[in-house]
Amino acid sequence: MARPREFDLEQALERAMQKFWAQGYEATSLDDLCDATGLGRSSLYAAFGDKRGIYLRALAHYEEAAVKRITATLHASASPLDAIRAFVKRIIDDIVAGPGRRGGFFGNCAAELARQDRAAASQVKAGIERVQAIFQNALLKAQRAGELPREADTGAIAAFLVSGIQGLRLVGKANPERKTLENIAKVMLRCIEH
Amino acid sequence: MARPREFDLEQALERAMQKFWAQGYEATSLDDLCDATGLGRSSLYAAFGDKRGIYLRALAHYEEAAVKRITATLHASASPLDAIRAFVKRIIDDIVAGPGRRGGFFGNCAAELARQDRAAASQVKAGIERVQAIFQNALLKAQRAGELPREADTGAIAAFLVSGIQGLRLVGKANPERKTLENIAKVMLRCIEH
DNA sequence: CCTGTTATGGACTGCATGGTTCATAATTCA
DNA sequence: TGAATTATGAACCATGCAGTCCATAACAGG
Repeated sequence: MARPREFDLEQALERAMQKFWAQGYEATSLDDLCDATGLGRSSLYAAFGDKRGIYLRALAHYEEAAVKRITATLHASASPLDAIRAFVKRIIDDIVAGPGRRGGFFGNCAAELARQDRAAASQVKAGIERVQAIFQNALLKAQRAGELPREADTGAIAAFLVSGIQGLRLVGKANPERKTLENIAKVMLRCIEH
Repeated sequence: MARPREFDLEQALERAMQKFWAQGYEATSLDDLCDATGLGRSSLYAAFGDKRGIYLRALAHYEEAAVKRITATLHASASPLDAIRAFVKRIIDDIVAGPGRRGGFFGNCAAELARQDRAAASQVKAGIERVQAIFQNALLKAQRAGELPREADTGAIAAFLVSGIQGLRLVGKANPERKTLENIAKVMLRCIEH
């Protein structure tokens, strides 16, 4: 029973996330966030509390989007293992092309904040575990389809793939050469070859 | 023919590096650096130019120390492959114990700066390549000793190991649980098994 | 149409930051 | 011993920062 909010909260979160993703937490100022979202400080403050609040919400927003996207990608192909291979290939393409060079938001957050910010750390941890579970589901599906040996430790392989992708993205930041990245991916993906 | 410098440049660099390593570039203030080194701003400024100059020199300092340490570690055992396994195990121990949770300096730098700071990026790239070369040497030695198949692509495996270790360290920041890390390492090290 | 309530934008605040300056101390060479 | 030179530390500066405040605008319910 008063003046209603004039902006779309989700859209603002999406734009704030993009800025944080590209620049990191410390390097992104409130003015940056105002510019990115088109909102005033008061609106941001009223909606999210403070800068850290915006970041944490942006992180959650990313998690939802990432989970959705990865789930879809890993189910896109009939063969789960092919889907995983395509997923990794896509990451390399993004790094080489440029936009992927900002890394993943989880990885960036872990690198910058995780040691100091417990809330951020546990949120990243939870996010990583969800992604890991999606990978494991794909691996289990592959197992049922006979693509992967019965005795394969799908949990460990999933954890490894997620970790390996983090490494790939990190190396890609300093060295975005396709050859190097493909070499890494080649060895990495051996864990899902028969 | 004038007043000589009163402090040890290498020691100052080492201490500055430790601070940058633990906190990152942005989050480390000049006052932090003065505290850590015990020097005044003028001395730091005269010796290194500015904050970025200190960082870049600290990065180079780290590179030398890391190259020396890794070389020694990978030659510590009679079996190069055992040395690599021990190296990874050691990283996990460090993460679980706490100090390893700050990550590696190269990785941290890549995550924070590489996209924006070309000098930092190329320095990290060069450093990573040196480390990679050390790993490759160990792998070549293993090949000569018959521990590793002749047809193994030592360059690719070396690149993969370096990348994989970055991923391990990054995941360890958000989730320093031994079990998870050992699962990752287990799959990762399969690339050098029989 | 009026009243209570909330959203908004811009101005403002105090503080920490990176960088600079300068007077002084320490040292060398003549 | 004294002139020239350089290192040092403390004070200083402008800037950018996160966070706050307030006057005003926009709405809802009566």
